[in-house]
Amino acid sequence: MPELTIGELAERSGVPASTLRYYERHGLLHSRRTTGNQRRYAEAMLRQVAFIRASQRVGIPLAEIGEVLEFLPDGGAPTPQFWARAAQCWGRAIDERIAALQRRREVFSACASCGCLTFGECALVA
Amino acid sequence: MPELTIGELAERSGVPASTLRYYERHGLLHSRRTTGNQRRYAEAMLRQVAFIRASQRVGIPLAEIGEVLEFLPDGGAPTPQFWARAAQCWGRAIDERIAALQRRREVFSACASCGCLTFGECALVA
DNA sequence: CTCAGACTTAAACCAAGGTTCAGGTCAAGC
DNA sequence: GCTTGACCTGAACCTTGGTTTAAGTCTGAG
Repeated sequence: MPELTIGELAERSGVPASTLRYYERHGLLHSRRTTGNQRRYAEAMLRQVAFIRASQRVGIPLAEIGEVLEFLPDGGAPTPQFWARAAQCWGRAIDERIAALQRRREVFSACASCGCLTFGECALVA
Repeated sequence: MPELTIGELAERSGVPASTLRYYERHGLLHSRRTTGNQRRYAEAMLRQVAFIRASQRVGIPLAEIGEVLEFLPDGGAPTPQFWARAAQCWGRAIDERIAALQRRREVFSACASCGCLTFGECALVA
């Protein structure tokens, strides 16, 4: 199994190398180092980067993604079971955001027709 | 009609004075200056601050609020007509965000059951 | 007139999620 | 062995929506 340099991982994942280094600084990725201090990745890391990007896509902050990644067996790719459990979490997170937005929409509709904009009375400005 | 100092406007609106200055720097508010260079506001400004906060509440970025405020007659409070038109805009903006989130939810549901997470194929990571 | 408290400014700092840069090192092809 | 491109680090910079701080000025009550 050939290892990937950071440039190769960047190209194959579409994620800039600067971003991969950023993720590593923040504990979302880990890498083996060569004797010359350069990063080397197993191909499985590609899946882990995919997991991070997919999670970001649905609006999960990096810190939270990092917490979930702590449950990954060291150096292993995300397993189907791992993905299934994470997907359940992320799904609930999206649903909550949709619900919050819809509640806000209702408040706004009521206030839009009232138009008072009075501090201390209007739900939109208080 | 008595004028308000920035501290009074801050207290009556619940918006910190530092934030009011910040809004002014970014063109969302204007003030008269005393001979000693202190800010003075007409009471009508309270309504304008309310408009800004209400707009922020529904997720409109300050830059966009500022653009809309350009249509206000100089120094005047937001009229009911002004609010009605702005409210229509903001309502559409919320609806779009809800719709975008729901589309994302659908993509996610499909991908969550697939779980491939493959770059270039999966809609969640590509 | 004096003095406390409110006001002024510019500049630095915060969160998140990065990008860019300078200066230096590594790896690989010839 | 040399050269070139890829890589390394830390630091600075970016956006948005502010807050905090320092140093100095104004206003109004007594």
